[in-house]
Amino acid sequence: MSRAAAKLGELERAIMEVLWSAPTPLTARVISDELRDRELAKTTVLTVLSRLEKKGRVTRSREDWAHTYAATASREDYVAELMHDALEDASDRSAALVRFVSNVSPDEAQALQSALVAATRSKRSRTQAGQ
Amino acid sequence: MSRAAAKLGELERAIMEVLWSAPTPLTARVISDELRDRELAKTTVLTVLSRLEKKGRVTRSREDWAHTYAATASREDYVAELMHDALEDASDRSAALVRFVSNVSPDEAQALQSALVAATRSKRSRTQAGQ
DNA sequence: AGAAATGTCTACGACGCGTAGAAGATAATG
DNA sequence: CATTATCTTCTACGCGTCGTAGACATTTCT
Repeated sequence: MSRAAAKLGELERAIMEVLWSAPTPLTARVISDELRDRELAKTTVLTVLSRLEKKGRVTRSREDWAHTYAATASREDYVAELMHDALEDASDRSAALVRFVSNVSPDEAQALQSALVAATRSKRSRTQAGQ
Repeated sequence: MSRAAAKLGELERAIMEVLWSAPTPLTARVISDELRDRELAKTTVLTVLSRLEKKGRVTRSREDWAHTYAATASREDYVAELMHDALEDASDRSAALVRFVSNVSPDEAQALQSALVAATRSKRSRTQAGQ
């Protein structure tokens, strides 16, 4: 069973944001530059990156000499994961979903609706493939 | 805007569970009894209850001499709140919702569907009331 | 009054996270 | 090759949160 998604701290989040908005893996150097307004020591970034790796949020790979880091999941996947984690805490999931839905904006409701239709369709085709 | 829901710790959660499953406000005494397997000191429960009150998760009211505690929101409301908090972190909410929906179980998808319909209907009637 | 129950205050230890220095490993450069 | 600039790993401190509870005050019951 998927354990609770390790929550991220402020800096951890900031770093993930950088990774999420990058099309390709980044080096600590670049990430550090991207956060230059925080005036962080390079090692600070490295430390946080290791923690993120330990949490399974980023993957490291050695390119030339320096490592490059990349998010293991998109920001949206991360958010969806958090939402699921939250939902799992409900005794009555349906009720929780009702509460949740009753507070989404119209656009979001629309998005949900489409997503539902799409998901249902793909799930059905996956399940009844060939029939 | 609703600030990030103060996350609850393990014991805090356990206590909230007790409160959530009680139809009426409880005294620390009763809560403590309910958690007797943990062998907690009475003061421990009291301390956590104060913290929960500070976080706005429970309300206290003096009945006789002892206080009675009650959850300020249902478990489902709490879960829905967490879900919204998570969703707010998404840059692309619709995309996040799509990811979320693509992982819910069929029953949940069903619940979501009904919830959506209901929410849409009530919102419409609220918006166009009298027209 | 004395005991039992309840509440407030204070605190300690563990853990997570922001933060970074010390020191080792490797590449670049004169 | 020796020096220097990078990059990495290890270790650690300070603070905030949480589980936990004792000390002490207050109130009630008998």
